[in-house]
Amino acid sequence: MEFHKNLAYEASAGSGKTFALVIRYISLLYLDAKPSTVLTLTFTNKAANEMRERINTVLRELEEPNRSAELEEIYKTTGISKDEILTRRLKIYNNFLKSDLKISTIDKFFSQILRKFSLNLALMPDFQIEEDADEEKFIESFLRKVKQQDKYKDLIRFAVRESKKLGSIFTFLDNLYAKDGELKNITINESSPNNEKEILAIARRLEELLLSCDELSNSAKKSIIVKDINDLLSKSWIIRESLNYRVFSRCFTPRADEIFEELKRALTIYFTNKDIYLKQSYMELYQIYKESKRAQNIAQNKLAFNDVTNSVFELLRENIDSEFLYFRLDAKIDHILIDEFQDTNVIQYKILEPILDEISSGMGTKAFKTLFYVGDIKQSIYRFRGGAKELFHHVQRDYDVSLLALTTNYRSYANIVNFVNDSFRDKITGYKDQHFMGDARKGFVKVSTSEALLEEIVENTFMLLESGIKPTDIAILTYTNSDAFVIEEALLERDDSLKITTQTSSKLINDPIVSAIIEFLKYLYFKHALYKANFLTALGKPWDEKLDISQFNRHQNLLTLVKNIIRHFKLYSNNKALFKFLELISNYKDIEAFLFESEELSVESPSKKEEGIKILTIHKSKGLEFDHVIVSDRFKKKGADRSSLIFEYNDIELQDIHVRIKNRDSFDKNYANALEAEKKLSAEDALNLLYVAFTRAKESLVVCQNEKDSSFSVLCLTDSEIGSITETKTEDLIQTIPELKYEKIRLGLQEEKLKVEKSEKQDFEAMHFGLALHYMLEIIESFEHEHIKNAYWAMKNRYEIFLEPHRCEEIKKRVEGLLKHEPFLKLVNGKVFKEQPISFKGELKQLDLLIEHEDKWIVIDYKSSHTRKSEHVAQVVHYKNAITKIVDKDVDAYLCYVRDTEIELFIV
DNA sequence: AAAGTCCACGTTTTT
DNA sequence: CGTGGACTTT
Repeated sequence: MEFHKNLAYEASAGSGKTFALVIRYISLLYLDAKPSTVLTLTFTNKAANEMRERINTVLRELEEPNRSAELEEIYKTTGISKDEILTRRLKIYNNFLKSDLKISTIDKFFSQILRKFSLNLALMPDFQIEEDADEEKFIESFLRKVKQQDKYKDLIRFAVRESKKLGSIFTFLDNLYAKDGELKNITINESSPNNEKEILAIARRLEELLLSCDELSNSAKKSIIVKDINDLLSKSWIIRESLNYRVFSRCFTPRADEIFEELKRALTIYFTNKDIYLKQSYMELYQIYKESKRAQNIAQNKLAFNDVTNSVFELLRENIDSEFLYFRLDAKIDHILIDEFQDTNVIQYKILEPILDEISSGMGTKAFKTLFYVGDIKQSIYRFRGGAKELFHHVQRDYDVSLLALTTNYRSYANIVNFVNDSFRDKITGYKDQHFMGDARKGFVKVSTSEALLEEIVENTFMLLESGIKPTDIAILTYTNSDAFVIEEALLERDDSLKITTQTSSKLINDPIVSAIIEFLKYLYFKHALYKANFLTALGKPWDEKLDISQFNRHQNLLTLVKNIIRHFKLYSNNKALFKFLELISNYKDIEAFLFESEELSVESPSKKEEGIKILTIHKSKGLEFDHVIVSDRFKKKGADRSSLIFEYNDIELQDIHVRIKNRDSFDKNYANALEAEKKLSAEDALNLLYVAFTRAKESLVVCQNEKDSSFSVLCLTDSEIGSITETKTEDLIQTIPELKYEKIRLGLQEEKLKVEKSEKQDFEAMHFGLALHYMLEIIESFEHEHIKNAYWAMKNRYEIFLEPHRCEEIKKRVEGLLKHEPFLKLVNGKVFKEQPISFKGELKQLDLLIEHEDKWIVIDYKSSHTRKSEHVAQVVHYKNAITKIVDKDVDAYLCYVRDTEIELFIV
């Protein structure tokens, strides 16, 4: 069999998509690709972890009989004999293990790129990724900027005239921002002269004509009298083809329709003008919106996913040569594997385009470069987020990709596969029937229609439970998160001993052992005694116990390091969170990479996830499978589509943007077409969502639909039961994990404690004193006397276990002294950043105080010691140099000794 | 009985 | 903003 350099799989649900990816990846390794040159992009973190895990397992177990299927496929793909494959296995496996793997989600991949170039965007490299960071502050700064640019009145006039609230203006701008990189193609036409008066004049003529007829009915009279343009647009006759219908029938003349036609032509111009006017107004605001967004990102050192993608795109388009950009990723990318390609959005694709070009330009030459992607356009459900299923075939055409279809469903039993085929065959265009494996009688499908949806779901859940199915094997899929909550409540009401897991469960970081390890890593890296204390107390040890870290090398491979930590402190437990954590950190090279990109710590802890009935939204269920699935209809009817913008695409290129205005489709053909296309695509997404829901089930599928307004109504399902519920499987795949011992941590004897030298104890007190002082200065809202009280309480609350009360008082006094120190107050009179982490030349620094003034920046480092020390000066000089490089402006650096008797502030 | 008008209602999904 | 039920008009 020939090896396809460019290959795509159309992989229907359950058809072994991950299997195909794993085979492709390993085959590449056998064809001498270096692991670090194989970029593998997935949609979720979970999928990325699973990929890595599967590749690892297959490589490890390739010799074993249960991996014969994989061996066979690798042989078929590469043409390398099985003997040779097995001979080379160990070498390839070892090489894989020690390589810097590039298997991640597409968003994480982009954030890694951005971190390498963050200084180009005036961002610190350790920016956080956080959605909706402080909305209020953003609106505030937006309005401030609007005012600065003297556009405040315009904004208000615009809002009043269009009766738009600030919120809806923002929604509009947000929608534009989501497509920021695609807006370049869009030009806004010149508008024609305002024709409102003309329209009203025509309406008057129509009114006169009809009123002159004596037989006109009362309601007809009422509706033909027009007050103003908005009144006119609210008339129900305005969207008719002709006025020759019942209401006006007694008085209708062809002349009436002539005037009506004239009115419609004028309205077409009116709507076009309005569209242009709105877009122009918004575009002006949009520039300000983007400026404030950037300013906020920089100030808070936080970016949303959108910001990351847009910034990388901008980097690529405007600032940086793509070759250079990808060059900085440490290794060249020769191979690319993309999972769930139908959910990739256009901007993401355009960022990847240079890599694809590079790969395909190497075709036909000796260079070994390949492209591979899998996906299923039937499962594209992320259009609302910009996902463009059109990409699937677009890339196939552009890069001459061979397309293969995976059509056997290895997941679901026969009855379910048949049911899915029957349900979607005529509904999804180009649907191909899936084949099933195994016994044709197996599998259970039930469709149940009811007036009382909630009770129906509860009934069916208990029906499954009573036939011996374990709660863990049941999943209930819903449309919305709130639906999930309603079902959970109802199930618990029936039986409050039920175990149920909804998606918002505990996070990995909440696990005590995991969080202790993280504190230890922080201590190792930042050397801050606070982290040491946190670590010790997390283990139940006295916070001031001695901790020898000399044997830990922070430059070591992270996984090895953590394993050493676990061994040394005897942190063994049979806790699943710890295993999950180990799996997670294997993604990171070293401490630095981990601490700087630890968004993943919010990954849900698995311990809770594996218990009880799972209730989750269909969107969340994507890529998962469950033995028994109940799909729930909507509890509330779907709201109208209120998105203010209609984006018109031609294949993957944004063609035009239309502003949604009620009834506009009756007067503007282009708009009507765009609206039509939009509705069609939404309907396809809704249908795909059902396909995703139905194909999650392995053994049984129960569909509970509303009698009225069912979301499933497109499928025309009728109540039925097919097959019978399969007995709970007896096979026990649960491997006996050797019980790991959890050894209680020795708390240390009194005598040992007393042995701690006195001087060391004093040092410790001094250190905490310094920390507490820094802390109080960090959290004080601003450098004004009135804020001292709150900062003092916060500091005391945190440090009183370490410090005597009089020492806390002393800190307060010192801070009071500082806030009376005029030279200091003068310096901080600017834009203040506190405790900014900054990475410079591979070192991490924490700046006490960074102030932006118009002409320069100022760095201030607080010290609490009595004497000046030369090492302090050296440190601050270092900060100064670092900041100068970053901000490219003059920087003054100061040392500020905050003592009880005096404040000493001097420039270095 | 059909057509027109008025009013209340709901307003995701997520890396 | 669009939908569907209730009420009104022809």
